[in-house]
Amino acid sequence: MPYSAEHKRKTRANIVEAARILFNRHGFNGVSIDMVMKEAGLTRGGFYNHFKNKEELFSEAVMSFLMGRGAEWRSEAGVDVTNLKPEMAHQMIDAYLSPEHLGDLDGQCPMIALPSDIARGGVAAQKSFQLLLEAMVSLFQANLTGDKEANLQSAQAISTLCIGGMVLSRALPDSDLAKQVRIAASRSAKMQLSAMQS
Amino acid sequence: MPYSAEHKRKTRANIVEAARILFNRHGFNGVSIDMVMKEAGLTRGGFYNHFKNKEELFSEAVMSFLMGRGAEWRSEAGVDVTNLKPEMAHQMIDAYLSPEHLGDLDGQCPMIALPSDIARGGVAAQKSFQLLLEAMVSLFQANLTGDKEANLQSAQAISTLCIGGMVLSRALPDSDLAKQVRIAASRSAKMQLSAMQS
DNA sequence: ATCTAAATATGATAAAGAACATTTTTTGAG
DNA sequence: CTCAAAAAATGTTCTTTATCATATTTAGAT
Repeated sequence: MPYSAEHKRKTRANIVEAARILFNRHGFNGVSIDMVMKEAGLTRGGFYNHFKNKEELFSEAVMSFLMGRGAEWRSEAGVDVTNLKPEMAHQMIDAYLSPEHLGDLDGQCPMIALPSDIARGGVAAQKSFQLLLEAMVSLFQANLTGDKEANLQSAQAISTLCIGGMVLSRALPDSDLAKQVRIAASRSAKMQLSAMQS
Repeated sequence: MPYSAEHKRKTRANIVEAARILFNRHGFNGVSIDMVMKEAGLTRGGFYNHFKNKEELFSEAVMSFLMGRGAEWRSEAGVDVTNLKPEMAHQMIDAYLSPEHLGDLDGQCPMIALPSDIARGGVAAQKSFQLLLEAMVSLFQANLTGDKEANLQSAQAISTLCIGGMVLSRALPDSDLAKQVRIAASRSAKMQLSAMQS
């Protein structure tokens, strides 16, 4: 029995990571199996040993952000899930709506890069999207001090401002307006925040 | 000289309208020239008599929403640009984030359906996007009573909540969560509103 | 060392699509 | 009624792509 199970797992993970980056940049239809496999240092033949089809890969690539690149992202932003602090929500908003995040086409959150692709895609990708959104909402929710139900609503609104602000910023031609929108979203999100942290 | 200029204008407008609907549903890459022309009751040959290429059509299709389907949409929502009333902003928020709008795949606002396609597309489509966004922001801004600069920021935040809420709702699998997000976005937008209308 | 099953590479197919060249149809001017 | 130019239809090319079938390579168990 050649190739350890370990090896297969690693190869598969490499394919998913290559796919995540390429999908982030070019969208579902802008990426071919050939591109993904080449990026992973393989050829297209082996793809179907790992995945049923392109949609399954897409769904996994989106989901992989949560524990992969997204975890790095959180720690860079100073977000520690095991040690909640009131100022963490502020930091998350600033980092999510930052120019650095806007410029990071490869490493950005897939909720910014791919919402249209996911809306038109299969239900598997939509479930991956839901995982990411719920993780984000939970982080904000954990940093609010009101009652749980009200916190959930506020956390959802704050998440909407963060993601929405970035989505709009991306769709605008490079200009002041794109920056203005991120600032307006950030300010509004922080107002929501302080309204619930008093 | 056959075919009146009038006739050409109309044909062109028909192509753009067919394209708007198809792009809304399937995205830039999901639509072929053949599909568009067939939907318009024509064949693919004549396309290049009207447009330089597919990107030009895309940009025009996005822009066409403003004065076309979008104008109908505004009047259905009870929004009269020539007769501003304080309650109009409320109506817009409710209509934009409504389940009806969510279900209207053909007639929806392209800012909801196509932000990812536009972000990856050429600058022409991004300029069309900017037109739509600025129109929306202006409508909200005109219904606020603070100073102009603060109104602009609030109007941008409210627009972000409306568009962002719908984008997220679309990307989620059919579920309560999609509805919750729209409600949270609506509530937050109205809070912003009343904070500026006092 | 050898064998074997898993992993990967190569080859092939069939379909779709953007762009354009050429032919056919249409209609208003004379 | 005729004709010419604009518009639309048809034909064609070249490329890309998802998927699968077959061949080759790999490495661990014997």
